[in-house]
Amino acid sequence: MPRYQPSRIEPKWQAWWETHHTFATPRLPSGRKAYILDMFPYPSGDGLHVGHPEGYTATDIVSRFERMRGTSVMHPMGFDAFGLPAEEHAIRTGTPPRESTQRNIDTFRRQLKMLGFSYDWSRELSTTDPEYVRWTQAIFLVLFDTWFDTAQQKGRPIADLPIPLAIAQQGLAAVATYRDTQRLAYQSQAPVNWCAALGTVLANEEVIGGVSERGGHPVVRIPLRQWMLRITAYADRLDSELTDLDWPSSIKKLQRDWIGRSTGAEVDFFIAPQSSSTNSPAADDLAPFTDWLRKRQNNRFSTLVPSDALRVYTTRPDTLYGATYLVVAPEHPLLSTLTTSAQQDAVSAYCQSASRKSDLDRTDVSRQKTGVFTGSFCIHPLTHAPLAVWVADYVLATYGTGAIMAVPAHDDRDWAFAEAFGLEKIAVVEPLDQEPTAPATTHSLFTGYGRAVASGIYTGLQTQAFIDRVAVDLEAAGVGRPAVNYKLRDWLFSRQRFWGEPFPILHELDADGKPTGAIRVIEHHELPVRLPELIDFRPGNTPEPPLGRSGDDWLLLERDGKRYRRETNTMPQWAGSCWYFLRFLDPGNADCLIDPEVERAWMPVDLYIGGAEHAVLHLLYSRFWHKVLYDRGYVSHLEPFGKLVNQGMILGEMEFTGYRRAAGGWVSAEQHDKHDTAARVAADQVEKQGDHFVLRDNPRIRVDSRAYKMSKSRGNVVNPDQVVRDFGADSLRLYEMFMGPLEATKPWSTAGVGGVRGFLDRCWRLVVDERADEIRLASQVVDDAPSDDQLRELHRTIDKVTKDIQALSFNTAIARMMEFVNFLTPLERRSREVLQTFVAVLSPFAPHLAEELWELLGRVAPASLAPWPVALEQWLRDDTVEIPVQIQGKLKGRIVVAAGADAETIQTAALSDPKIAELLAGKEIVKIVAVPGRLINFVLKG
RNA sequence: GGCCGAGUGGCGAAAUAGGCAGACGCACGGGACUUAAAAUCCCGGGGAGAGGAAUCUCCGUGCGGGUUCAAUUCCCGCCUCGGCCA
Repeated sequence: MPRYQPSRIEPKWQAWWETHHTFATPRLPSGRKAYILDMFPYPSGDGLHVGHPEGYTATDIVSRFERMRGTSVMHPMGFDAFGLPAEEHAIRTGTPPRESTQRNIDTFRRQLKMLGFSYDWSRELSTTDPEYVRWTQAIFLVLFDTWFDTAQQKGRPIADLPIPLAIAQQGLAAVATYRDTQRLAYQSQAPVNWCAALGTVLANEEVIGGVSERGGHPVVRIPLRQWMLRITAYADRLDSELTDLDWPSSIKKLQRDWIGRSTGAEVDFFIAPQSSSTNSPAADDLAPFTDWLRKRQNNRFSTLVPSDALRVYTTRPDTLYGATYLVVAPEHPLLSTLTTSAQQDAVSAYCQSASRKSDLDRTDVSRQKTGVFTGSFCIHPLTHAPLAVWVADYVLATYGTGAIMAVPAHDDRDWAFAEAFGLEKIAVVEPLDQEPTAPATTHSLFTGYGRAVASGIYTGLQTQAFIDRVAVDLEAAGVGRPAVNYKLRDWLFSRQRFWGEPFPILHELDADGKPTGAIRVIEHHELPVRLPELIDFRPGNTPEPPLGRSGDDWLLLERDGKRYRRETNTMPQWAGSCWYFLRFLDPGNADCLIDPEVERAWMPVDLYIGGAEHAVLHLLYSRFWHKVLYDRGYVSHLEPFGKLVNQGMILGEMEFTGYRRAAGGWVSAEQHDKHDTAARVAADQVEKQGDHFVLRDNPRIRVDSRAYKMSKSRGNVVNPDQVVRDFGADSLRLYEMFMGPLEATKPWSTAGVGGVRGFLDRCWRLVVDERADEIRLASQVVDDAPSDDQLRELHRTIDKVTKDIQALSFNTAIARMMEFVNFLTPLERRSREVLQTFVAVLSPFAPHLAEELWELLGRVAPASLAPWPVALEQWLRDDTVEIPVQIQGKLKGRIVVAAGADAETIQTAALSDPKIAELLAGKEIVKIVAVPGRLINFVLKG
């Protein structure tokens, strides 16, 4: 009768922990602290997925382990609950998002509690809580109140912004406008990705291949007033300050690539006065150019963008002599100046069509290049040759200076463009492994570093030396300078949706109710700005946000005798997740976003586990906000997350797929085409043949075997509720940890859950007499002094599990515990003391079972807070050690020697082993390799 | 196309400052217990071959080379799969 029954034990101990506040965390840590954090979930309507508990169990094990070792552990959980799905659900069903979100959160909370995670639930928060939104809005106001001081590389209060005299003289309104252009949160009219089907604009990263990431709807580019965050100001720090973080190198690399720091030079090309013909300017037109050169020589290179020259950015200033034409982006400010009247129509038609394409389409290397000649020429600052200026959409206005010098011989896109329009290519770099050749003879694309040819005084220099030298020379001549650029763009921070944080911003209205362009903030004490009650959630046909349709009660207000309209955009989902880890530390604070004393004591996060899908955006945005908060004195660390680990994806069960011809009959997997139908084949219908699986009944027919991502459409989603019902929460936790390494992608196996359940059953039977009618200890559990064998097994288990938890190698820790149980099971006399200690070791993994056994073994609950056992060195040592003996690298026997035996002792022992001696008799030994504690190898002649 | 990761028994995996390949689990086979079954407990196991047997020989960590007394581990070149980005 008293079998192991998780359904009885688990709710019991969950209730116990809750009523005893077992996992409540004090305001401040005492002694060593560990902030162990999960990436909080978006509470979707589908409930918890088996992927969630993977990372959550890992952090729970570490949290429980650290708590048992006396560490002050911060382990909170909450919900990232703003976002599109709730709003779309609202649109479909008419349920207000707040209601469906609350329901989803309740489901998630129930499921998380069902798995026995040791969160301090008193710290739970949702990004949608008005009290949380208050501080998200407050941080927005900090961003709004901050400008970036480039010299200090630091965000500073807007009040400290130096105002240029010319602006100060124009009065207060001009100063206000100037400040608005310098804030980290600013408005912009930039073209945005408008998705009519979703009724919103999307960030660049939400647009994949010209359609929306969600739903695959078409996206067009239109200009719209938007809130932007000046993340580019922090690009350099976001890049360089990654270095010391304990993150996977692959994630660091992803972030670095996303930031896309490049070095090179800015170079100015003098714009030649337009001549009446479209031919290149005659030699006598060079006079204005030489004047310009002289002026530049005296006045140096200006950071202000010139209007008499085209400023280009290049990462390869060493290819200057290979530039054969220039290209400006269709949105370039000088384009209209550059366009001659003869080219006017062609250029404007071209710009029209370019505006309909996304950045992605425009820059794709494989697309056909398009462009139009502007009619103008610029003069090359070194060769003094005239270069035609083209407009082409493969150059982006937002990258670099929006203009490039084209070097077709050494750049993929320039090459493709020159090919398309029959433009000249001049080779000025040759590979280092090539013999020096006559100038300009190669006519194949070479984009690598090498040695300069046909480059005036620089000829013969290697690429890096050339880049360094020419930058200095250009700067001395006043026509260029070294420059740094980033691929990272400013963060488009507004959405035309309902279910997000409102901006704490007011737009001033004039007497006619039209915006004057002036803005003011909602003061701190008036926060949060709450969302209005809205009945109609549908997105509009125009980019006007839904909030614009709420009543005047919400929309319009008066301050200091002026009329204002509220900002109707809302913040993107990323906003709430940028700082939630701070609020967990001080969730109830009504006076500030976090008490500085609490922040100093708990930050940074010591272990952060979540999916790799957040490798770039969430982690980059959080780091950005954190650096601003740091600069403004709200937090004490440069970086929020110390150690980061990405858990792998859990796939569905392994599937065998066979293919059937429409006409009937099987077709082998490697020959099937799209007309054949795929059919799942049962595992007992296939067998392995070489590298493939084939049908058992027809071995000529191969079948595919692999596991697929879980998805509703595939029908392979595993539901945690069901697993808990069938096997128990401890089994689910243990299985997810036993599947394989945390970071690996792993297929689910229900049979595997049964396997670890069997292990827990065996743990139970080690302690409990399963054949008795009521729960009582098994007769083998005795109070004898533990035997040496038991102690040796126990301490080796403690040692291995301790080390494995610290290395997040949970699968091998569990394997070691299984070995321990396998060792103890056949014993007729099991020491109660040994069992108690083992239960403590088991408890971070299977906490409910551990609590139950702990109590049955006579200890006082909770096992969850029992001291973590210490492995005693004396039980880890071996007196003797078995050494493999190899001859010619092949295993031929084993000898047993004292643990510390040196090479000579091992050699003597090996030679005196009868079998080895016989094998070596009459052979000439060339070399003996003896590694103490590892092996000995005899190398023979021949 | 670029970047990152991974290929080890029927399956999930373990072992890498180079040192006994396959711990642990699933599935499978055999045995004990049982009237029987389930459950449980015990035993077995990479493949091929030889032998009555203990045992022995050869092959074996995606493929091909290389370094080394010794390579799953290091180096070079491929192939396949997955993820992310384009």
